Amino acid sequence: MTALPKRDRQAERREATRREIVDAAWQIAREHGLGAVTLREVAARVGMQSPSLYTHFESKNAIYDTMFGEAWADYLRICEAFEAEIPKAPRKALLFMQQSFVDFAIEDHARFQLMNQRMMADFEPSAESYAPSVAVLALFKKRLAGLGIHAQADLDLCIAIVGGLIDSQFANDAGGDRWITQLPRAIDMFADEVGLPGPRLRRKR
Amino acid sequence: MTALPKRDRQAERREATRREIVDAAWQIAREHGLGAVTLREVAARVGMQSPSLYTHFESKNAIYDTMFGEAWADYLRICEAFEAEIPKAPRKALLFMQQSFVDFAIEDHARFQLMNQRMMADFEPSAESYAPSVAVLALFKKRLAGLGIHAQADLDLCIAIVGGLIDSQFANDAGGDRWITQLPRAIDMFADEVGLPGPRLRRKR
DNA sequence: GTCTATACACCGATAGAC
DNA sequence: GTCTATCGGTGTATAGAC
Repeated sequence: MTALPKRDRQAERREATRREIVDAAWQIAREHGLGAVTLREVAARVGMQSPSLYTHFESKNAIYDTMFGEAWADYLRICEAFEAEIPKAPRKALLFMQQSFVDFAIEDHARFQLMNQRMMADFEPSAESYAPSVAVLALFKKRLAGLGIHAQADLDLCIAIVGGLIDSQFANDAGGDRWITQLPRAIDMFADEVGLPGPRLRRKR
Repeated sequence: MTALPKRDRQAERREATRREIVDAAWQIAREHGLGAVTLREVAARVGMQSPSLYTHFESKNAIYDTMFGEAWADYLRICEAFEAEIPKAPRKALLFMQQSFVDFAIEDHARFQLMNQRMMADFEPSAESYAPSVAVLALFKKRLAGLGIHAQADLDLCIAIVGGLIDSQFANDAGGDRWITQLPRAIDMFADEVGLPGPRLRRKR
């Protein structure tokens, strides 16, 4: 006879309400931008008055904090899932990994803004919400090491390049692909710089 | 007998007041960040009540707009000024130009945020204030063409790389130099990619 | 024309009744 | 746990004094 796990109906209900609130915030952010997320609008969508939200979150930034953690946790899950699909060829492997981040970023502008801070001047993620983003970085570092790239400077450069492409894409050609289509070329360029072996992904001009 | 230029004392006074207001806004932005610029704080620094600012600017965004235009105009002036100082060697020339932008960006975070938008979700520069940034881009494009770089994609990539370095620097190591010290290397990497002749600026590991 | 005074609508956040 | 009422903050608008 196994003991049934004790269900705490009240805690479940509480958690469900938190989910509703965060989902409403995501919805607003996706529809009207991160800045359009107001406590009054979130409350209206879940059928509350805005002060009632403080029963579930201690502040507006606490909602952002949860969203920040979720976004990175979602991407971490993606990274862990495609382990088996990573191509064997080093350059193809690197492109595969970075393309997955670009795709994730382009899919939801508000989410990317939140993940990379920039906006919301006073928001700082908590240690707990920061953890999955650290895990993503650690996993990326490990996989790059597997390709023979060990230097921190190389990692920094690689991340800066991809971030620059995504930022430029959103800033100058939102909805288009003028910058992100250059990702394979950028990967080649970086791979040449750090001495990653294998044929180029694209011909050189 | 030459005709004296007609002085419009009232217009001069008006322009001086606008200067005071914009300078106060720059000061606040530099001291406490772009988000700390409020009409009440600006007004207090120039000895006014906040609604009085509407005599000189039609909105808060109009103040941002002026600042945006000034920032790019300042950098344009710098670009035009160093024409003679640009090294002859192609890679050194490219580094010199991009280093000047990095230095300008790092010098004032709030100014860089304004120049590259990012923050202030609802702010869109006017055509007039946008002009100097277009001029900077045109000048850069012309000078890159002088180095034999003509493709728009090459220009896009170059700008994205430098922007990525600056963004990463501010986001992950504000006040440090972990990313921006990689600029010469990034320039080499880009130069190799686009086939820019000449010896590398840095040895390849 | 320039500035003050007052007010409005919105924001995040708090206090306290139920 | 949710409500109402309210606070201090914001950008913005307008009436009216000088």
